[in-house]
Amino acid sequence: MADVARHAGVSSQTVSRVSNGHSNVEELTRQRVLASMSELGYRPNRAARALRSGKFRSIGVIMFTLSTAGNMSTLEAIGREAALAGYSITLLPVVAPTAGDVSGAYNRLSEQAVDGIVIVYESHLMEHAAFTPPTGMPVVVIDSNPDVAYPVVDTDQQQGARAATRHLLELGHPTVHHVAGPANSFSATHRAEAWAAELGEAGIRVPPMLMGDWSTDSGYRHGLDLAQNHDVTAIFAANDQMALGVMRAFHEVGRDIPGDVSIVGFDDLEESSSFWPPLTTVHQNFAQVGRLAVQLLLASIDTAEPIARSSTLVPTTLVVRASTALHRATP
Amino acid sequence: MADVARHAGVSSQTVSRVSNGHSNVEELTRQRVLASMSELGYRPNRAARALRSGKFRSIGVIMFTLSTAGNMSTLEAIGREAALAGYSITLLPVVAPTAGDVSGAYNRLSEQAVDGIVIVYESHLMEHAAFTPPTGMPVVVIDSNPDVAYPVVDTDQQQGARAATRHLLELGHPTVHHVAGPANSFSATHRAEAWAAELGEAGIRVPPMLMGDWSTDSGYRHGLDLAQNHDVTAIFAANDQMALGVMRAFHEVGRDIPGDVSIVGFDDLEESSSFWPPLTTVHQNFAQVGRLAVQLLLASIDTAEPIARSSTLVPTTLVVRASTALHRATP
DNA sequence: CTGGTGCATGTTTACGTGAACATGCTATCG
DNA sequence: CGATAGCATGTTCACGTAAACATGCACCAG
Repeated sequence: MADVARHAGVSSQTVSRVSNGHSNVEELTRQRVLASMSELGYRPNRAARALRSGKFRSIGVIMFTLSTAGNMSTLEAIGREAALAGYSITLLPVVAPTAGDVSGAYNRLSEQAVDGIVIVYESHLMEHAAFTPPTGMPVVVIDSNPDVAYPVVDTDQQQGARAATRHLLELGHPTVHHVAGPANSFSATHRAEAWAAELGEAGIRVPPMLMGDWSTDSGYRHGLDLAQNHDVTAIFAANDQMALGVMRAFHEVGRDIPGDVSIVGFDDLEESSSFWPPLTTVHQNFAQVGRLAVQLLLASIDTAEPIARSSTLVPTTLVVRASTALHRATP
Repeated sequence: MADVARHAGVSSQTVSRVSNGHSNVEELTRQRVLASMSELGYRPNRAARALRSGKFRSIGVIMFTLSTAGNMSTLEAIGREAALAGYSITLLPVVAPTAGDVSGAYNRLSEQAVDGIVIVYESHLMEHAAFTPPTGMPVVVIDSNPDVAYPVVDTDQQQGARAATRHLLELGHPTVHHVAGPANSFSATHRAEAWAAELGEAGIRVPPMLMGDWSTDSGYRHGLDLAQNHDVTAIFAANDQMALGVMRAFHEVGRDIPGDVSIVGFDDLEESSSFWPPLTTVHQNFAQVGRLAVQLLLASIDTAEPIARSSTLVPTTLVVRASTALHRATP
């Protein structure tokens, strides 16, 4: 900066003013400074800026894994929204979801150069992590667990799961079977609860729940079991990948979808509309979730006020495709 | 830091030494300082550290989009490898792939607090971006275009596409049709070239190529065309999503896979093994690509020496599943 | 017993920036 | 015509850290 100032024949403070777009600089001087800047290839030093201002213009994101479609879409939305406000994203993937590792990640993150943190919880494991973000550091959580000490934004899991279940009941199916996500996931738990509640309210006995781990393989394994039982005519899988696995199992044993069995997923992956048959599923608005989380966070960063503990639920949409059909009473 | 020093009755320099794990501090003093640190809730200030040391311990990643499975896996691998070395990832997603936007992203990135940059090119668009990374800033590119001024790491597209094509020829198919990726993608171009070359070397006339845009929908549209033509018995799609779209089209018109037509994809998504039928595809080792890129980058950061212009190709593996079968001569 | 050696610790300083305050010039008004 | 306001620009300083150098003490060899 000093070099630029010397080169342009001004003080370094004037260079700073030009660099930050302050108004009280004469146009001629501004031009001269800008010329010197580009001639000398001047780049403002982020570290010094951050040190002086106390702001890094970056948002930290902590996620268990990037390899689920939902997390990816969320991350993209977070990044987009942050970019609009001139913030970048600092990413700290937690490699192995062990308690020790998580707290390690947290600790590292808490020292990171970020102005705020978005945490995408995915399981109860995160709860027990010894995480103490620096005092005054804004935090927003994307998760289904309302018992968090921070504001929460999430998809309305209950509403989505109820819509899926109701759709199948309305097609005349006597009951709906559920392939759930893992026990340590709040989303999975909420979806399963809503499924059971919807059945209960319709006066239907709740069939035993099958628990998977979100993977297509786990869906496939449970699908093979379900396909044995010819009383099964409607299945709600807690995500599209497991729904895909279930469909594969039914294909293999030669039972027709949706002729013999109707299947609904959850997520609405880009591919889901091209599965065979195209999958009826619950569309999650990941973009909206990410956007809201960042907006909440940025508001808190700007005002320097702590965010009120709140819970925002983003509604889902049921997308009806070809994997569900009216129940055909078997003779 | 001064507070900690006062509280522990030492100088701030000693606190700094403890904080950085230097060896020449007496054990007793170290304990005292550590106690004071945790009592006062001391957190080292990254900005000041970066300002003093000139290192941010962060790697910048620039990507067009996060929403392709490949980019996501690559990003995850980059993050993992960086984390092992104590580096975090600063992400700058390019929202809209317009020329203006790209250069904006670049410029912003070049001012970011990063020690090095990994660029994941995805199309020719990136070429024209006016990108001048700060002098001395290490850059590694993940792309198929060797004409870049930086070291390049990528999947061996040619080898993979040749393996896919050869596999179909070895099954006895008279020729192989190709649903390619978009023209502005180097990977797509290389895959298409390799497909044509493999056919050419086998003395087979190269059928017209169908160009998609990576999406399942584009695969579906081309699939509907291909399904009309009963001479088509083998299709190589440039990615799994388009392969999925093609399969959907063939299902819809009632042509059997792999009985009537064999299909091969490229990528090996997690879901591909559960498609119906499970998809034969070319497995890309995204993790290895990301890992190598980071290793190259970190080596350059550590030694402060520019990276030699180089080109590293990571081999693929053909995963044979149920979507391909021996050619059945139609009577 | 003395000069030197090695180690723990303290003191000084600079990294690049921008807020706060200071300066000096010009325009305006009573 | 002089006082004063307003604006462009300059000067000083502190943000938190760690390298470089300085100090002081204990121990050891000659």
